[in-house]
Amino acid sequence: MVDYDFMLSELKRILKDKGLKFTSQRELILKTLYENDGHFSPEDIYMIIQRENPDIKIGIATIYRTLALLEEEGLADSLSIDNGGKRYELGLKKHHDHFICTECGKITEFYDDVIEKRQEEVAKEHGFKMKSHSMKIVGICKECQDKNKQ
Amino acid sequence: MVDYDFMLSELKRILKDKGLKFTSQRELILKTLYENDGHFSPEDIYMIIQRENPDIKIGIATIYRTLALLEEEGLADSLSIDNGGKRYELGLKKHHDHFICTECGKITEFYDDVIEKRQEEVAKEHGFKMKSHSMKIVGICKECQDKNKQ
DNA sequence: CTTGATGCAAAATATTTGCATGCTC
DNA sequence: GAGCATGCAAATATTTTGCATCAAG
Repeated sequence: MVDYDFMLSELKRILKDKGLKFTSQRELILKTLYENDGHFSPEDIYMIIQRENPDIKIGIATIYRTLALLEEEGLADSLSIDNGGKRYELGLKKHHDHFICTECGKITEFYDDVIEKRQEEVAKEHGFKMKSHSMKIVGICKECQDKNKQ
Repeated sequence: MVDYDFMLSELKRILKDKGLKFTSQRELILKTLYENDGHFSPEDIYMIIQRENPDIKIGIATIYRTLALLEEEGLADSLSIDNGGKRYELGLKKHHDHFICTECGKITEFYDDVIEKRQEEVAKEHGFKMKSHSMKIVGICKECQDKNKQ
């Protein structure tokens, strides 16, 4: 797993390159994504930050603006969920796809080489210049299936 | 391609089964999806209906409610786009995935057997009970690439 | 000290809901 | 006639934007 110091220096480098400023809010949002494993809405992140840093003042608009910036620079990835809203996770991780459980809402990750390779081939076959791809498998996770059986 | 009469009778059957009513609005929305090939927002559908049926009065809420019903029953499928909003298309078509062009916004469909099979295997391997899956390949379509070269 | 960043509130979007009335069955 | 469906408007939910002020470089 990529370490935090690397991500932080990446953030600093990118900001410098673009003539933007390194702020405590931007650092905090990156750190929050780093320290919390999961797929969060901007609102989630807002609440985590408020809970863990009662002394710091941050606005929801900053969360939205920063997440968009992080995503654009690859430091965060987003996933659109059916019931409105995007979920964000740390970027620079190995590419992966998601299982989404319709019962508990849990999102888990998986990676499959066959699918990855085939996606590239399919894009090429159609003359489509792929920039990114995402796959979601929606259904019921193992835990919920077991729970249902009881 | 599935024919309209079949879809209409399916709609009638489903409504009857659930004790719901067959209304002109529900028929019109299904017909609109059938006759217009594409991936439409609820607002798009609302406008198409108003344009093509200036005499008929329909509310946007009915569009949302009906699309949700059609989707739940498999007569429509939806796709969440990055910039907010869902897009709907006719259901009961052969399953397929989507290319989304970031330049012109066009959504095109493709089907690949290797990917389909592998998705099922991957879900099984993870003990995940798959109900549906979707894949999006985001990038630049052939037409836009050609346009850029000129 | 210049310029971008932030917080706040208002605006813009997108979607859902309550309710009186209308239409199916 | 009973009960679901509809249109409308108001309510939510989500995201974006304008702007005065703050702070990084």
